[in-house]
Amino acid sequence: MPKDDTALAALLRLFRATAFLESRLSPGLGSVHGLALNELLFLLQLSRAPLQRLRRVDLAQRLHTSQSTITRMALPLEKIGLIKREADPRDARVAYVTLTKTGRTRVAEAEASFRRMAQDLFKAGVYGKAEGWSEKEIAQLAALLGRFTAALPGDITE
Amino acid sequence: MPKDDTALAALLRLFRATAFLESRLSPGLGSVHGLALNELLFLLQLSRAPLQRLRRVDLAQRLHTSQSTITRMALPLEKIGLIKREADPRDARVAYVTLTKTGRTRVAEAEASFRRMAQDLFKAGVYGKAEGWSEKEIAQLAALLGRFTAALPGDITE
DNA sequence: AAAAACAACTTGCATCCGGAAGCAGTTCGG
DNA sequence: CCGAACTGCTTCCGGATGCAAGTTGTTTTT
Repeated sequence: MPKDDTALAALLRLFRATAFLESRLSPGLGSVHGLALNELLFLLQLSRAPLQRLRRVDLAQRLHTSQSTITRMALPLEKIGLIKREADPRDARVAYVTLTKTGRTRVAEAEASFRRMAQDLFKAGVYGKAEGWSEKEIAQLAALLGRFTAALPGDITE
Repeated sequence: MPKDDTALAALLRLFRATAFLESRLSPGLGSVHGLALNELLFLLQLSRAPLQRLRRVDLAQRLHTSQSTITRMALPLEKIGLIKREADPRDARVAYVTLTKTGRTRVAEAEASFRRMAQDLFKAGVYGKAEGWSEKEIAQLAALLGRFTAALPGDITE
């Protein structure tokens, strides 16, 4: 690969790493708390929002997904009581998605599980070989990745 | 966010950056050469493979997807003549996916477009502000991301 | 060498997703 | 004010995907 293809290589590796990590983390995550990765990200956004609630359109923007996806994802989450629908007294169009008390508990548990999975991933490496990451390297990765979406709302790592 | 949550933050930002970049790059890519991002990654794997061909099961592993997805993705690509099906004389079960001459041309063009998009992305930044990346930073990001899948076959950036 | 285990691929089914269209409500321009 | 443009949300439709089951072919076991 030519010398000036660093940018292409970075993007290809980003997509590759994501595909790999999703296929690796999803099964374990879902089997523990019954939440898909997308659902956890959905709930995490709410847990970081003021009043633990967000308009559907804002949630869609933060997750880089469509509004119709938010509508559909919210249905089962509301059915099992993790979120609830709230109206805005000033604007009858908006339907807030609000984390319930049950939802707060559940998302805290799932987040703790996910945090352990993340730590294990960087610590032991993928195949148990000597692939451990230093704390500094992990922080570097997080910082570099953060630059892509630094100007957008919804960075829940702050 | 607690101090020892670097690993969690890195993963969350990885998924966030990917979602953002996919929604940003996909439209432009598809409109130029009629290939979705997934299809480009599909063809790129073939272009890097010896004899420009791969077993379907190996292709699935390299793309971190299922075999059935490979089967279905191959159909339209074969129909428009970018790939063809080849048999293995030693094992009648395998059906190689082979890049055609037309396919080689097309993937080279699409790769060039994608390379430019990647370079522009890092250069000008997402919003035209002073977000430019240095060559060193891009290389750092690529190196860090490469560690996740370093032990797996299919790193086409080498 | 026959049977069992295994491997590569395809197909059916259920799920998930984005875009367009439709609906209800709000804001803007005359 | 009142209609037009806009906004937030939902529904419909087509496409993409993973998993499990089925088919065909190969390897292993006894």
